[in-house]
Amino acid sequence: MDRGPHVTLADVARAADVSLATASRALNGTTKVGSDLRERVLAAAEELAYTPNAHAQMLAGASKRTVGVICHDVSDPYFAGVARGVMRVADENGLLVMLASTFRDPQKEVAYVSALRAQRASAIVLIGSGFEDKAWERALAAEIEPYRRGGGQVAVVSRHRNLRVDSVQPANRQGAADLARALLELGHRKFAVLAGPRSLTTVGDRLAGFRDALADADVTLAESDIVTSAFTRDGGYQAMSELISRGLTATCVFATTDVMAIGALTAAREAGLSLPGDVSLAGFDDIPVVRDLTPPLTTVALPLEQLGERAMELAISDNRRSRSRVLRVAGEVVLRDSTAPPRG
Amino acid sequence: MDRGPHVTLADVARAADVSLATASRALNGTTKVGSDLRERVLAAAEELAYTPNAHAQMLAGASKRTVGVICHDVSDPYFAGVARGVMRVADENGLLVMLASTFRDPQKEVAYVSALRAQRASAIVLIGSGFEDKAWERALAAEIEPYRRGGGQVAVVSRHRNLRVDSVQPANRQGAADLARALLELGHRKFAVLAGPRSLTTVGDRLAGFRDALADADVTLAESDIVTSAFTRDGGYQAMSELISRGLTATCVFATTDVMAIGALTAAREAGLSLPGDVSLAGFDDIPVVRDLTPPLTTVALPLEQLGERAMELAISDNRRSRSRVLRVAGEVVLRDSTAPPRG
DNA sequence: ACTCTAACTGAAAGCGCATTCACGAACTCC
DNA sequence: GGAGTTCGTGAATGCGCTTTCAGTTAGAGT
Repeated sequence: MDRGPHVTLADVARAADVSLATASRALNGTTKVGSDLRERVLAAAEELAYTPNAHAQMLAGASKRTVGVICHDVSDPYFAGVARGVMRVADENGLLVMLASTFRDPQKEVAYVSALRAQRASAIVLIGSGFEDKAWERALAAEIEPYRRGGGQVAVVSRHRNLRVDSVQPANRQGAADLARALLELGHRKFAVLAGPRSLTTVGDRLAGFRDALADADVTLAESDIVTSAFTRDGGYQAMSELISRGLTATCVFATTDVMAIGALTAAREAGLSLPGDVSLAGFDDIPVVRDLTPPLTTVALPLEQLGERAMELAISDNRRSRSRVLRVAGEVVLRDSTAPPRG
Repeated sequence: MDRGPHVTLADVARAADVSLATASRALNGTTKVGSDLRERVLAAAEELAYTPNAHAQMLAGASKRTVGVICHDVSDPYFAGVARGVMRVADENGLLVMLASTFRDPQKEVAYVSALRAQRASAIVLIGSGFEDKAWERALAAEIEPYRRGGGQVAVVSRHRNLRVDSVQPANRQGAADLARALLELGHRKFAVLAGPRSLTTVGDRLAGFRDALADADVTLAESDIVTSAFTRDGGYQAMSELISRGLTATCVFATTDVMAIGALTAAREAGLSLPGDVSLAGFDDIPVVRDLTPPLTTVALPLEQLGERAMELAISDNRRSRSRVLRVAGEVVLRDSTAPPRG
């Protein structure tokens, strides 16, 4: 029970009375090794509770079996769902997943990419919306590009404007448009939107899709009908509260994410509004829990895990080609009880 | 733009026309380096987009700045909350967090510990209940012990029976007992429990606390009043459905986790039961979303993030002492609208 | 029996970096 | 002004492992 550093291959080799090379080969099974020696080595390794030093292996040329996943917030069901998909595929391929959470700090995102690069992770998957921020995108690109040049694979879930990498893009625009049409069909003509930070491509796309579909039906969405807030439950709560305190004129509220819709739902309930009687509410993403709300939330269902799976698949397959691939994943409107024809 | 492997320190040194040693020193700032040379090195590094190879650094003796966190399922809000706490503290200490999800596969848990050990992570935090399974605990211990001998720090959130490591333990027993007393006080005398897998210490503890408190009030909880199911939303849904199909006699149902309670809530609603009129429902954990359910869920509030923070703090401080430390964190009953006095 | 593969095994060369050693130069101190 | 310091730098070593490369031994071929 020595407290010494770590048991090394050399220790194992010595215990088994073989050369270092033989010990390595016996453990890895890359080359034929006499069965007697192999037995001895295996026994010694077991005995000493030997675990190879992954860093040394890496340095010596073994290929990396680690992929990094960077998301904004692991405790947000959207990211958790996508991350789950990524992990499933990674797991099937014997890859270890290193999941990092930036808590929406762009600087931290860059830092994590840098760290992953330092670790020579074989792939990096970025989950989450790009910011429409040139400076930030540039800093990120400054890490991503050398990483790719060095042989790293990169895939992104969501739309990034200036990153030339493979990506899986939820059809935010189409989904929001479909949703708008469904709501119009219910008879709504007066809408309000609870939006996340406008600098996110996801928000921009969903907003654009929604607004365009309304415009096609000659319904206009004024800027004053859009309340911007944080991309969180509390953000949704605040936005909805503000809308209500202003005097709610809309018959239907669209929250750009389900998480925000959840906050909005509670805000409405606390204000004494009944759903969908007094106002209809719709979200986007179809995170699992919205089915369990009262009333269950109308939303645009995105196959979250699938998004992650596809991204991981892109990252696994060789992506050093000239053009970057884009996988578009459609969302499907799911009408539940939080929406109904407007009263009267 | 060579597609060669990676830019190395040697490349930088060559470009700056200094020795490798000087380049290293200039970059790390460990020793004084002439400002002119330092400038040259920094410029060259920038120019070449150099990122040190973390593996080489590690191998050469740098101390690891990575901690591993292993949980059952990142998409479960309970784990997400705790993980968030861990990450916050890790982040404050400049540590990188590698979060892994075992999807409740004990074998995978062992595999991840092994992998983290191979990477010489400076600490490992295990989130989640121990299994009352000797064989499994032994396999885990066989990884953990050599890891600790090698200088690794380990902390656990939850109670593990045969693991002699520092731990943060939610007061499951006390919390459940407090909850039971609160429910008794409301007037309930007939209970049912939706339990997770009985082999988990968490389930065992919560069940024991609940049952004991009932017994103190001369209320018995028969084995038939306990429905066992998976520790998930669907598990809760199924368990509640079964309870209902059997003919619900209890006036109050206790789900051993909020996640199960969510499923139970929907099952009840779909069966036409109104809460808390027809039946009261209580959960455990106080994950964020239960506040937004209708009705908001009565539960035992555990400071999830704090659990993670304490665990990380334990893991950061030197824990190679003779006795392992145990931090007990109390839960607090939060009465919301899902519980009410029994009808009549 | 003698050479010629085949099959193993050991010695040694790095992988990229931090670091210790050794060395010359610029100072400091009676 | 010669001996005793710093101070800055380069050369060289080693971290633990995989992988040539070069043996060594045994079996095959004629």
